[in-house]
Amino acid sequence: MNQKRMTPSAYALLGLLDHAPAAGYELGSIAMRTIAHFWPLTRTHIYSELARLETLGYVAATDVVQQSRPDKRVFTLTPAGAEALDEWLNDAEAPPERNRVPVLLKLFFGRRMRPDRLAALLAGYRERAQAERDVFASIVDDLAAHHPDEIYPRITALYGMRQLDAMLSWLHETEALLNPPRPGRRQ
Amino acid sequence: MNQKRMTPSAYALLGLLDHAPAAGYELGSIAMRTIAHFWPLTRTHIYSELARLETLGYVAATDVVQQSRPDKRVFTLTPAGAEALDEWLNDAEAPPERNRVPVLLKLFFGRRMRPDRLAALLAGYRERAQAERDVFASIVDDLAAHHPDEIYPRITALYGMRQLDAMLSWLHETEALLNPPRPGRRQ
DNA sequence: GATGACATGTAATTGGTTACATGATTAG
DNA sequence: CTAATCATGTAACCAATTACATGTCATC
Repeated sequence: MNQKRMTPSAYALLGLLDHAPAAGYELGSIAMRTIAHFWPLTRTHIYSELARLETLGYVAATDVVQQSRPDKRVFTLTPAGAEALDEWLNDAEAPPERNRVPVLLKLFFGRRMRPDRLAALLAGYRERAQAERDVFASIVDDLAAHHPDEIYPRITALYGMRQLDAMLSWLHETEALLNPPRPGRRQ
Repeated sequence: MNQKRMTPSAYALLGLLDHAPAAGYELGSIAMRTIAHFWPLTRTHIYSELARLETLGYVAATDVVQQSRPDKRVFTLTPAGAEALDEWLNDAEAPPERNRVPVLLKLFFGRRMRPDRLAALLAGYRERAQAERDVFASIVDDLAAHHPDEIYPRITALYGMRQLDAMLSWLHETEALLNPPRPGRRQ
């Protein structure tokens, strides 16, 4: 593994540590409830990434002894780490995104699917999307109500909500298109 | 590499070959202009995947000698391959999607960004999204006009268009939120 | 004494991209 | 003669996930 190469995941950790020092385990929980919906990080990934960031001098660890819980290593963003974070943030490069949407892959070959299975696929997907949409909506509401100053987290949650709204209306459009209104007397 | 394991990419190739036999190179071009926007495949990936599908007996190759072009190996979907494809298509499982949206990662830490750089990031992103949206729109129109029977490809293109529409309105919303209207006399 | 939250990590594997290597043929 | 398209592949690398391993402490 290249020691120098900085991935978006590495910057994500620097960004989270900029908010407050934290141990690997804590970062896992934080990442889960803040950035996971647009940048998932697993715990093991976080641990190995932190080790790399430490050798780069971007974070520094201090052992914290706890009496009521297992001891932990708390990481702090170093000045060098803060500089690297700023450089990345202020660089307006936008690497080409490659989105993978598994459900579209199946749908693309829908001609070959059994109609009932196709309908089930879309219905199941719609239900999930609706549930997720509601979660985003409640997060947005909660942030607006209780953390009105935290505008950026709210914006990213709003993104999720808007995307799912679009997804849902597309799903309705698609289902209507595939299940045409029952033919009347003229066909 | 596990010989048995079938990835969505492998099924994608089976699906494309179901439409018509093709060589690896051709599949690359076809994939590029059909499924790339929701399931990108590189040429090298296609070649190695085809080799695996061949050992599985899901595709069969025949050498085709060409006089005006380099010879090629044309792959055909076998009955076993068609069966595997059907099984996958008619299985309504929906694996959890993990979306990675790099621009949101930066935006999440927007508090730390220079306002002008943040504005530039969003403006650049908006321009790209608009251009992509227009491409999808023209594809949808073209398919509706010239291939009205190819409903599934049109639906997937429509998905791209709707998602980008949502993205664009979210971007406008976000830009308005971050660049509040110039204060009047009361502030 | 079982379960679950807290805590850290290693090793193997996966699914895929990038870089490299080679060569035929056609169009400008 | 040069560039572009057609054609096939190997090797190296990469980011990340999954499976595995170990252990503390608090609560039920």
